[in-house]
Amino acid sequence: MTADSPHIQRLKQAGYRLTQARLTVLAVLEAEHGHITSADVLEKVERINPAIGRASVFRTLDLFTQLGIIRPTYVDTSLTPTYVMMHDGHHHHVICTDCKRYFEFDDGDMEALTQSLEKTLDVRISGHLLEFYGVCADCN
Amino acid sequence: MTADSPHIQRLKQAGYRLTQARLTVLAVLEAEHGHITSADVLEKVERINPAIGRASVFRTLDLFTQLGIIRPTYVDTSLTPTYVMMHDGHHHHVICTDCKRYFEFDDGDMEALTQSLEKTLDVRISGHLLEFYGVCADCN
DNA sequence: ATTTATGCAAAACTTTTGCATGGGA
DNA sequence: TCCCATGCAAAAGTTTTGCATAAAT
Repeated sequence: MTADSPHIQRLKQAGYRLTQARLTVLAVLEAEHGHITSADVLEKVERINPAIGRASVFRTLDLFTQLGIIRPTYVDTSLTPTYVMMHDGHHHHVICTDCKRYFEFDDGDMEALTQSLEKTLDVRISGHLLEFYGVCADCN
Repeated sequence: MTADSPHIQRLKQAGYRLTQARLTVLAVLEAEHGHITSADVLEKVERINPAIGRASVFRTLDLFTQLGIIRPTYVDTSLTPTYVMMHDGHHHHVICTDCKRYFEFDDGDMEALTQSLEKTLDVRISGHLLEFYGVCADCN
């Protein structure tokens, strides 16, 4: 975790305290490049600092989700969500429906679509998650 | 539920039996236009036919997900997923991050992006889920 | 007739809550 | 110092499993 992570600034600015639980969860998320299940977050946080309780981890994941830093998704089939990091409000990946591996990719022409939606639906859009489903080369 | 639902054809073709549990879950999903939590599916199925067990409902939701008929998402904040129907493999909606209402919308130019990805990543894409997050007019 | 799928009930997990206490600003 | 956030442990839910039985083909 870099001390000057933009997310840390974000927390500070929003008036949230920089607690061990929050900093540790953020560090774990960033170390995983933001593809990680809640169970894995729990395990890794526990390993880094056993003094941090489970409840705080869940509370932190909820907070980060509310702030738009991460987003829960159903990448694998278990009952635990996979959290992905939302850089600048968006995240793109292709998930192999067979092996569940994922492949991230850059923006397409989301900008035009976003603006069109804001006008049509009269909403203010802050971000999006675009998931493609398919079968990867290895599984084909 | 229409007897000749394309999904019913799909099940038959794939060799799955058309059981009460499956037909009832499908009917519930279609009645809700495919935005429904697992808890709601359980409740509505129970009301329609109390003889159908919870386990079968979950097994059916899993099966439908595997077949690409539906897709679990985190629309609301509870621990139950919201299932959306994947018509022709895709689904688009904007979710208000405040009130959690959703607004469906039609295809943008996903076709070009899809084809580009298939070439670049060497995957075979069967569908996608695109979720925009933002604040709706009422909540603004 | 053959299997596949089911219902039931219990087990396994995951997430949430209440409350006294500790730690950040 | 103040009060937000935490840890703990129990509670609340949700989903899964094993197995005998029913029902779809």
